Amino acid sequence: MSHQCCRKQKVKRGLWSPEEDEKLIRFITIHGHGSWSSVPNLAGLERCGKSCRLRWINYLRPDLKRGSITEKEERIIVDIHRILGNRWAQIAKHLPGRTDNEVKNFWNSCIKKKLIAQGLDPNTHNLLSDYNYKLNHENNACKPSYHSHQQPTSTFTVVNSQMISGISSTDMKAPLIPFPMIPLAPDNNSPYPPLSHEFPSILTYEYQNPKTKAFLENESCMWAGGYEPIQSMIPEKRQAEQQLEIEKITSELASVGQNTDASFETSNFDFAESSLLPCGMYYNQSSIDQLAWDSWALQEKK
DNA sequence: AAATTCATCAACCGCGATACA
DNA sequence: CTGTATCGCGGTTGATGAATT
Repeated sequence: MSHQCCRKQKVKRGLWSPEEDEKLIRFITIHGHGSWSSVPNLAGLERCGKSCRLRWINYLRPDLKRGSITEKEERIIVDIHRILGNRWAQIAKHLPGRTDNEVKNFWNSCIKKKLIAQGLDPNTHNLLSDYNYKLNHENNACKPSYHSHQQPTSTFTVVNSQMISGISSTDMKAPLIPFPMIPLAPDNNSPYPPLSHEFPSILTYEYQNPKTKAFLENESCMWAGGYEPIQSMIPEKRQAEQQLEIEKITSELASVGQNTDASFETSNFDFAESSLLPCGMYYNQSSIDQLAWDSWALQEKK
């Protein structure tokens, strides 16, 4: 079925030829796209506007980044996906020069498999229930990455709080709601979403206005598979908790004669630079700003 | 060497949201 | 308010080349 915009035209489909690319680039470089539905006619292309738009956005745009996704980009995709789910366009906004299509393809062809191989559900990022079952019933079968010597190869070795506490993924309320997603506008009369300095970052909440601070002190937030008062998530306390958890895992591993390389990948994290999220996730402030806006926009829609 | 399977990713499709007449 | 056009998004398909049998 052809699109509304090109119902009456004869329309070419399939891969674009270099000649077609050249026509589209020349036209848009000179005139801009304006209305995509009129681009094919004006550019002399037998394509529908939708196809032109897609080709430009995903392939011809001059600001696109070429080459494979880097490890850093991969990590960003995974971390943001954990929060936003399959919102590819939103995720791509955090990766300059990458398109939603590229992110989606990379997710489906690469990241998904890696997560599954690590026993994680790619949708929820929680432990797969059958994987959890295996963990409990097979002594030396596959172990999560922090148990293994060969494993920590990928970027997905964030020590997941569910792994540590052994909470079954079926017990989890997935997806986790990350703390900074709670949209709090310190000024209720403000038409704008909260900015990072107003945002309930654990690091800075002491500097929030009284209203926000009161909220933070009374509200609960999901952490380690359950709800805890937010006060317990202050960095010093959380760091101490992490240390205890590391020691616990280390001694458990030692007791079954395993080399102990358990560690939080975030243990050398600089608390001064970023904000703390549940599940051992850390973001820099600009990501949080973006997430705050995204979250706020989503809330507004509902 | 040929056939088959697998992986990748560009492109398409349909749908919901938005703009506009 | 209603209908139509367009845009943008996420899910899916299918062509292509690589890997395996």
